[in-house]
Amino acid sequence: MSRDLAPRLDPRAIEPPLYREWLERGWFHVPASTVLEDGRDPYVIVIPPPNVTAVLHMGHGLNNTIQDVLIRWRRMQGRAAEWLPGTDHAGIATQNVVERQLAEEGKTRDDLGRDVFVEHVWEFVNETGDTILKQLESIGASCDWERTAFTLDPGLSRAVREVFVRLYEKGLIYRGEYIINWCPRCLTALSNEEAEADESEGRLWRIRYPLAEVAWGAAQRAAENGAVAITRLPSGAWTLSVATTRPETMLGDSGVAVHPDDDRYRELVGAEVQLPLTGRTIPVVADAQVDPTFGSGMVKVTPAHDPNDFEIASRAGLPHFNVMTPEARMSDAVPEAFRGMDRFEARKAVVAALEDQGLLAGIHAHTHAVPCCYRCQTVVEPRLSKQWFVKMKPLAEPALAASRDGTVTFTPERWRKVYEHWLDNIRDWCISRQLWWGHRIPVWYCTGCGETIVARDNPAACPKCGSDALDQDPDVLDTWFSSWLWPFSTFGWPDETDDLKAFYPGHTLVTAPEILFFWVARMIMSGIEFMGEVPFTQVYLTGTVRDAQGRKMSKSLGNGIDPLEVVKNFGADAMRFTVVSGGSAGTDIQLDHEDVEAAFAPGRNFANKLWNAGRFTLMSLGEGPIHPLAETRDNLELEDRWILSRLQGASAGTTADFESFRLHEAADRLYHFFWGDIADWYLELVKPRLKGDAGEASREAARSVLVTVFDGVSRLLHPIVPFVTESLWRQLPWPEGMPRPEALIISPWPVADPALLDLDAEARMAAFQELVATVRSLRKEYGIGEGQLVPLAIAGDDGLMDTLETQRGALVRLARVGELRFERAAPGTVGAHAVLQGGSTEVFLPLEGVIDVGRERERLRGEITRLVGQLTGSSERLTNDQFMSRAPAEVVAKERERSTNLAERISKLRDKLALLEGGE
RNA sequence: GGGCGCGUAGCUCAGUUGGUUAGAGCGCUACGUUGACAUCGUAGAGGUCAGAGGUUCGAGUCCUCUCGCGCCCA
Repeated sequence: MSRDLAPRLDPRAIEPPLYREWLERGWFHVPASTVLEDGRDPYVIVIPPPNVTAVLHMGHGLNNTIQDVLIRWRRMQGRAAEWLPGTDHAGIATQNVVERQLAEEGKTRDDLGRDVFVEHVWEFVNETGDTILKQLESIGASCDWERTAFTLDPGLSRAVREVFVRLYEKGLIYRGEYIINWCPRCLTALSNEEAEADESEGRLWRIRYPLAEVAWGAAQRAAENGAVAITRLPSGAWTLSVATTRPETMLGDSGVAVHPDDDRYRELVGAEVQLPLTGRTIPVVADAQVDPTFGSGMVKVTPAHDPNDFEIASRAGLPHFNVMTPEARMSDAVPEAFRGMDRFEARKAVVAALEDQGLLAGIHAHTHAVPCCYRCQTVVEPRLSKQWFVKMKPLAEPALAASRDGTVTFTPERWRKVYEHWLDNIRDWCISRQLWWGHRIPVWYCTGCGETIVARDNPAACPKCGSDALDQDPDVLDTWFSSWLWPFSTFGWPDETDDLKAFYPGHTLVTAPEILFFWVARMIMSGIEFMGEVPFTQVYLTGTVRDAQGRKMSKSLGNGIDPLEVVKNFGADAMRFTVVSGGSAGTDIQLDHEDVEAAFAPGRNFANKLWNAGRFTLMSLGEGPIHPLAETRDNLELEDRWILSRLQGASAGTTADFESFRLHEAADRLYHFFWGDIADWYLELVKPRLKGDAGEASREAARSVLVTVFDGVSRLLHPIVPFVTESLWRQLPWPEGMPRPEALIISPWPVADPALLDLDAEARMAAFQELVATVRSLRKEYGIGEGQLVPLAIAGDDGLMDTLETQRGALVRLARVGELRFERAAPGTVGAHAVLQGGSTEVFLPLEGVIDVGRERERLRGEITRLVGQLTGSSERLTNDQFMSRAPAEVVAKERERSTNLAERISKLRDKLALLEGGE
């Protein structure tokens, strides 16, 4: 069987069948009874639901790999590891996609009407909605697919209604007319979070507004007092000036505001101003919100098109002029010349008209943040509009407390501050959307008596007047208003289901920082509000996947990497290992989209190395029965005890890494344990024994240990590279009489066994490894090819000499040593010298004729100089009273030992140098 | 404007609570195909830890400032 293994890993051959088997065996699924009846400790992750229209990108690749590593690890630990998958309905995005399809047929959603259009969207979703979930399977995601959820599922929709009604009844949901962010392309309101600020180079126009003649006297006095914003036109009229980045909105101005304490303008408060182009007269008002130090200290007030101005106008009683249509064209509220113009067109026209009238005071370049629709990037228009809102302060307070008291932790920790800052400055949440795709707002208006009905079930008649003429609010809810319930709505809430009892609260949430406010913070709020406790206690924020130039991968830049291509070419394991080892928690990962092969080489090479070492292991173990480790304990060699001890360290270390979300360190640790300890050393050391060269007992011991170690490292690596490990592990022969887990995916997570820790073996092995490395290094130094055996003379440390009694053969093979003598270099012999780190062991390659004596002397002098430098530093420390009295005793002791070592090595090297100089 | 980060080898990144000689992968150089693996092996070169000051017996790590870069919120 094992002899049939290909010399190269072929992921395409092994991955899909294994995934299918794991799935069919039900190993991803966790029934509630596992927790409620069997008493297993749950571990729950809910997936950040991707958009139902989405296709997998590297961000998903990273994020879901991390979730899968955690879930697989916890599953192996015996936890009831539930990873709940699903998608959200993505109101705007999905509606946009279907509208684009309709547009290709020359139709609009209005042509179809609401019901038909929504049916269309459902058809689209039913056809393509599981695309991304299927794609997750190919990267190995071990989600509990039996619980796959969708935010528009009946159960989740019921949860949305329940929440809406409860919050309304509690007074936390209200309807009102306020300035909201409006996307003139999507024709819907957006929340503050959905309006993304884009830095852009704009302009700042200064515009003059002529003052009414009665105020000229006051204006003149103000100008004389240094009010630079007050100037006089050639016509003699006095003007004030205001600055704006959006001149077209001046058509909707209903006032000019100054700070009440601004002495420059005090006298002008109450004065009338002629609003240019409109024939309207507007007042100067005082409002503390105005920053007197910014610009001229005078601002135009456009209440229907700016949130700050809206507030000023409310306080000052100024009227609102809504000068734009929903499409952001100038409305009938503006002079005829501008009506119907697009807002940017109108901007030019207004500026030109003002310039004609000599009212343009100046134009400056101005970089500022322009809010754009997060779905279509259209510039958002602040718009006065009647919408539904959630009052957030009461929900935010306990969510803030949960972070402050440590109930919820963030990895990396710095995100805690970001989270808290947002909650500290929370603003109400606009939840109504002027869309057709989503949860319809459960509010009805009675056309008979005007009553507003908010209900869980569709009402048949008005409870107040009995009329059945009821109109449901046409709007739908923000998609996030359903996804913020995800950790409990997916388990059946508002019913008290077994699932809910078993899997709420969850444990870890893994997601991108971009949706910390959108989703994470709101889930914490809703969890506390509706379930009485936080939905998870650990929030892990991933880094961003970037290209080789550090740019975020995006469709528009075309710099993305398709994870499916990576899986196809290099395997899911390669992709997973690459992203997990690519950076520590939360750091961005750079992957070159122009050289995908190089980008994923680390994972690909590692997976292949695993495959090959596994292949060798399986071939070398052969067919005979394997003895349990306990039965071979008496025949263990140094390398056996060493690798078993290293395995304990790797187990303890990896567990600690995972517990603290240091997945990168776990990957790094296991990479070195596998490639360094197992492949480079252990396998090399046991090769002859496996062939039977050292007798049957030694062979059996080696086989037992090899099976034990390969089993152990397979388990440790399984969460990160599940396919190659499971595939090899399946073929691993098993010690007789020992129970074998059904599959690696459900085998118990290794726990370090202190009885197998062997520090003596580790120390001996380290010394032996240093010896081999030293001989190899000297050989290379003098260009002695591997085809040539070198004689070696060695003397010194008893422990190492002892080790060499048993490792002599290994030394000969690994360092290509021919004749081995236990003696010091004889005076007059020419060769290469070294002293090992312990200080007492001298290594000598007697190579008369091969060694250039001059070069060897130089090399030794260099080595001595280097060590003397270190010794000097060490001595300085040891003669420093402050160090000796203040440093901890063990640090001082260590320093002493080091100093002694250095001195010994230097002394020995000087002796060697003397030998060479004597031989001249 | 407010806040949060980052700057360590040519590149991408590690470096828990300050403790000796700062690590890895990739890349580079040299040699190598002896039966697991050239997606490999062996050896090697390469860093004044952005800069300045401070705290400390001791600083890549803690504090302050400067410079450069990024992100979030207004």
